[in-house]
Order: sequence, then C-alpha cells, then structure tokens
Amino acid sequence: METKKKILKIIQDFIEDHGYPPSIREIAKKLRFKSTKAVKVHLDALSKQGLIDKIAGKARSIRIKIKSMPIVGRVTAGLPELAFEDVEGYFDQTKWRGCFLLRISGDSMTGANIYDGDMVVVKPAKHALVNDIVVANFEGETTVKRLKKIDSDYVLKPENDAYPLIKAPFEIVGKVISVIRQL
Amino acid sequence: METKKKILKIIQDFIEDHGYPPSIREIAKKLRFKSTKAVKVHLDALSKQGLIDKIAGKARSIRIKIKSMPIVGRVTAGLPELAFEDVEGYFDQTKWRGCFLLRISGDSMTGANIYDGDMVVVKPAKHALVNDIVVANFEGETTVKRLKKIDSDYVLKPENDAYPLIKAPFEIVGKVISVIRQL
DNA sequence: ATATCTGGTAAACAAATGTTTACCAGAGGG
DNA sequence: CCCTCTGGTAAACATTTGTTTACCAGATAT
Repeated sequence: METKKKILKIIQDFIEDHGYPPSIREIAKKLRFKSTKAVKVHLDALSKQGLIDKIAGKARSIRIKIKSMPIVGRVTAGLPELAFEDVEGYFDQTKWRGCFLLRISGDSMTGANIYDGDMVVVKPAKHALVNDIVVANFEGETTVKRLKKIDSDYVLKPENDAYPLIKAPFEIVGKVISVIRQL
Repeated sequence: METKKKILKIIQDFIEDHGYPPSIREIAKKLRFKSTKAVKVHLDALSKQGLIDKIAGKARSIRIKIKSMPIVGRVTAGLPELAFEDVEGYFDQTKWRGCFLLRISGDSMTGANIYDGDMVVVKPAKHALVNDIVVANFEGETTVKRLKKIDSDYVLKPENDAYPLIKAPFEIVGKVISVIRQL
C-alpha cells in the first residue's frame, strides 16, 4: 500500500482506538520510520489535498474529513478490497448530536415500520410539527406516536389500528429522527 | 452549574467541534480561569471518579467515556433538562468499525422489516452463517437476502413470498448487522 | 480571633510534540 | 558517468502542553 494511504489508515485507526489523534512521532513509529520529517511531508501533502485538516503547531490536531461510513448503492467484491460503485455520500452522525436512543416496546407503531425492540434516535424538543413522530409523556408513560391535529386539538396517533387515539393531555419530549435495529 | 459538570460539557463540545480533545489551557480559557492548576485538579478528580480517561503527560489525551448516546427505556421531562430514568447502556458505535452503509432498493426483504429506502450497516465478510442476512453479488447485482442451506447447497432467500429463491452462484460480500432509517 | 479548608492565581519547570535544517542513499534519465 | 529527484535519516530547535511549587483570599468551623 502506498505510504499516504497507510498514514490515513493509521490516523483513522488511532482515533478509533484512542479517542484522540496520533502525534507525528506515533505515526512515524507505526510506519517504522526513524525520523518525523517524512511523516510531516506526507501530512502536509494530505492537508493540501484536503484529505485531512490540521492546525499548524497544535498538538494532535489532525482531523480526518471522511471518517464516517460511506453510503453506497452497489458494491463489487474485487478481492482483497471491495469497491464501492455508487457512493451517495458519507454517513453524517452530526445529526445525532444531543440525541438519545429510546428502546421501543410494544407494537403500536408497526404501521410506520417501527417494531418492538427497535431503537429510535430522539432529538429532545418541546414542540414538533404535525405528522412528526414524537416521543411524549402521557399518564406517566413514555410513548412514541405520530403527532396529529384534530380541529384545534393536538392528539397522538398510533400507527396501528388496534390502539386508540390519545387525546388526553400529554407532554412532548422529543422528535424521532431515525430508527435503528441491531440484528 | 457546578464546575466539574461545566468541564465535562466543555470537553464534550470541544471534541465534537474540533475532532480532538482540548488542552488544559483551552479548558481554563473557556472557564475564564487564569491558571491551569485548578483545571488540572478537577481533571484529576474526574479521572479518579472514572468520568474521563486521560494519560498522564500526553498532550490532548482526554477521553470521555460516556461520549455516545444513552439508550433508555423511559424518559421524564423535568425541564430544563430531561432525566433518563432507565439507562440501559450507551450506544456502542465500535461495532460499526470497518462497515459501510448500503441503501436498500426494492421490497424483497419486507418480511424482515427492511424496506425500500432503508440503509443497512454491512460488515464486509466473505462468509456468513446460515440465517444471517447477507449482502451478495449475483449476476452483477448487489442484493440483500437471508442465507439458507438446502441439502448441501447455500441459497439466498428473500423475505417476501413474491420473490424467488436464488440458487445460482453468488458471492457473499458482507453481513448485515444493523438497519438504519432516517425519517 | 484563629485555624483550616476550598478553589483559585502566578510563575516556573519538564515533557511531549510540531518544525526546520542538513544530509544521504538509491532509482532513473541524459 | 553525472545529474537530479524522491523519500528517507539525524539532529537540533521552538512551541505547546502537562506538571509542580508557592501563595492567597474568602468561607466556615472551633
């Protein structure tokens, strides 16, 4: 593998392992280089290419731009590496900043393809728009429903005909922005 | 807010903003402290409490343990902050290391609650176990199916009766470990 | 009042880390 | 052969950053 690619991989792995970026000397060590100079040259090149961000003089200030998972539509297995044919973009976890995960129990939202045991990503909010799927507290219970408006009253609508509409007073806690299921 | 809480928040925000942890002096600056000593004392305390990890002497080596999203079963909105009543744990994104996201097109896996437009998290692998949901290449197409065995032959089974079993030769590209849907 | 504890300032110090300069050995091209 | 380019070594240097020591002002208890 080419040295620049190696360096990118070393940085990425280091960040995932340690939670902070490597120093130049640490990168050099992994490459079994005996001087830091060569690494710095590569780093400057990578920075100029825009593949990494780094702030001159600051310790451990390397940031990798494309750190997240690629989103693809097709993939071919040309071993030993796979090639991503249609990269739509990269997964942006920033959207989940400040969010929490709520474990779903029950089948009251199966109509929206949210099932028992799934997790939903919730962005805390006191208000939401009609037709948003929201997390609300109602009679001491935390529940996930779709927000609707009947006449001038807001109601919570399950996406399952076996469950009734909730008209009683409730308090919106957040808005569901994603669904995650672990297999 | 108490100083320790403030420091935790500063660290967390800084990491999210910059991609690497703050130095002690940067934390002190945000707190408008004129000396680094007080920050260090707090940091050592936080470390002893186990709320952060840091490696003595190393620059910018602070790591926050609970950096990821909490997984909860219930939540009460005692404003202005919400309280997580039943924290089951914290979302472990490590599992997704080395993975990529594949956009699902078609409805051949609706029986497994995977729908058109969903994304699946794929861990690259050339082999998988029976009953795993796998990503495979088959006649030039990338497809997601459940791996089955009939007699001594491996086959790909759609989770939708409208689609046929695939017995023709295929190549496994990876294993589906999670499903993500953005709303 | 006196003692003591807490949480900060001020400043020096030491280690880690980025940066720079000088050099060199091998690969290719003329 | 000689030149030059590439990509590395070696070593010094400068800055950032963590650590430590000395001190102090206000709150609180004796």
